[in-house]
Amino acid sequence: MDFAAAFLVFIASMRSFWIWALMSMGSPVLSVCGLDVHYTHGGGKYSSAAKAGNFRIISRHDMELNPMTTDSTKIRVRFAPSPTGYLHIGSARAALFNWLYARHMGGTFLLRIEDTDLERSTEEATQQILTSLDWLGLTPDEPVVYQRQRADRHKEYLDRLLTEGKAYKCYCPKERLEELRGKARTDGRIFAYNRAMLEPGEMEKYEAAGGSFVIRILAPEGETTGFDDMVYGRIDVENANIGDFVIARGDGSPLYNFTNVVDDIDMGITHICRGEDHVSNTPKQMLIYNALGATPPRFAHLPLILGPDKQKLSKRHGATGVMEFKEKGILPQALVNYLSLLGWAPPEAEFNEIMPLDEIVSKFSLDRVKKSPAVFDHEKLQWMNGMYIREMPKSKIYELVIPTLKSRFAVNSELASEEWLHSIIDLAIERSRTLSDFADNLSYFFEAPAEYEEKASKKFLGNSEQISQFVESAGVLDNAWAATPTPTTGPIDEWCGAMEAAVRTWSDARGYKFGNVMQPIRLALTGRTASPSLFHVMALMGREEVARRISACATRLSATAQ
RNA sequence: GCCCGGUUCGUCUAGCGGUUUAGGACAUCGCCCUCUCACGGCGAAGAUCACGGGUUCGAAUCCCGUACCGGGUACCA
Repeated sequence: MDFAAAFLVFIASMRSFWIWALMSMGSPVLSVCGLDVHYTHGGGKYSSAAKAGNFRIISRHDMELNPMTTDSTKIRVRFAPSPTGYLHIGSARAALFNWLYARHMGGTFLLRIEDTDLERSTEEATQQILTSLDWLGLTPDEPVVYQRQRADRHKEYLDRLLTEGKAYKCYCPKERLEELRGKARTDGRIFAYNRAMLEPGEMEKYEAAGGSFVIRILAPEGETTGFDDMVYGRIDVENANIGDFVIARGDGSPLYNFTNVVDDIDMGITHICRGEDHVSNTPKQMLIYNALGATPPRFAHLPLILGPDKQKLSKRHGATGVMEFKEKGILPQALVNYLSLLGWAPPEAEFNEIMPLDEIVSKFSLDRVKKSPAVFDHEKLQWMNGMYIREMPKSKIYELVIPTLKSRFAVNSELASEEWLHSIIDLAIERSRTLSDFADNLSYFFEAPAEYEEKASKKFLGNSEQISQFVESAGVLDNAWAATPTPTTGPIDEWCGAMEAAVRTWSDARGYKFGNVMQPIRLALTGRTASPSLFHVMALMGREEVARRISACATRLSATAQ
């Protein structure tokens, strides 16, 4: 090994390293890196490297906030569902991202119901969508637009394209179309119809025969149509791969791509944010904007939401309708927070995932949206929901939970005062991740245990010795209770402490482990091995009921014990 | 088939050519707290950054190819 030569190679390799090191030392040489450096007066966010001076590196991430290129007051976005079913969680996220973008930019959020497909659209679905959005808090800033009511405008624009020769009536029969389609496929080409595909005079022949026709837009030949997607970047498609697609049926009823564009133009939409499944529709729509001489909006496509098997999220993955989440006891704030983090994340490397809405709004930006699809994780939603429950004012929790208890159990209003209900709910707050968990966690307050967890009853009350110990502990408990009655008002912590001390003194004297004394009692009162602090449970259950359950348990288990 | 995309721990993600032995969160496991569970606290494990080339002194980061996955390919939206 020649060390001198090796050393020279090392020095040479370090040359560029020193150039890099020099460049990182100060902004005056930033331009050497080939970065665009712009001078601004303030506003927007600055990259940390340029923050100190008045220089600002324009990167993909802060383009949108550049006050010189965007007039934020003019932003208008819309959510445009078709009312063919309930509001899907994926659509809800699209609605949310539109709403967030509008709020962030100080713009306007609109809702348009695309009900032109008379066969599939229903009034019921429309109402469902409206209530779902309302529940999520995504209410539009202007009256809802119903596409069906805009037929006159669609016709107007259609006629204009026809008279200007930018669209034409196509009499080509379906069979001929199929033939062409089949040929393209065997040739290994995409099928994109273009009337020049027909033999000379063929169209005239079909027209003379008086067949039905459709209206197709004319895709200028030899050109490329594309757009700059705010999420995916530049997407270009050759017109030859788009073809003269149908924009209206023969009876004049317009199709999706056409109505969509016409309505967006009339509504003054500046940014379209929708699912990734619309990417391939976008060049078609660009063609329509161009034909109509309208300035197209900016597009931002959102990656899809998948199920655990990485397939598009659907019914068989469990809940997909927004209202199903409500029924399962998910809070809208939690769902919104969770959804906002599917495919988007704020700029900080480490951030608190539990974010109040206004924080999400202030941090939100479309160009931080990811390109790849995300798997919907019910576990994480549940965790987040639990966090929201624990942060919520108690009065609000009572308001939401009491109806669920009343619907599930026979809640006798004489025995179960509001105050009592509040107290038992308090015990379940940190043990519940959804609103429906409360009823599960508190069921034993309403129904005496029908059975006892088998494994635990064998372990703690499996023989006569254990049972007699249990009965004895119950006696100690009842005596202590007689000596210190449960306070009828105010906090019960002190009472719990006194009761615990009494039981502990006894179990210590007998050399029993406290836990082994408490578990049988827990089993007797709740039927389970897990519950809130037992003395709190007893205080709220009442001395008589506690005694009743203990003796019922002892009786039943001694029958089976050895 | 063809067109258009995507690919970082099991999952959601950070990452914008050197500060990365790839950071955080959920889930998992362990410890502490403790009458059990939960909450909370502490900690562990978990990603050869899909693969193969290239550019560069230096690549998870830029370019090309391959594989796999997805979307689209309608007189649906």
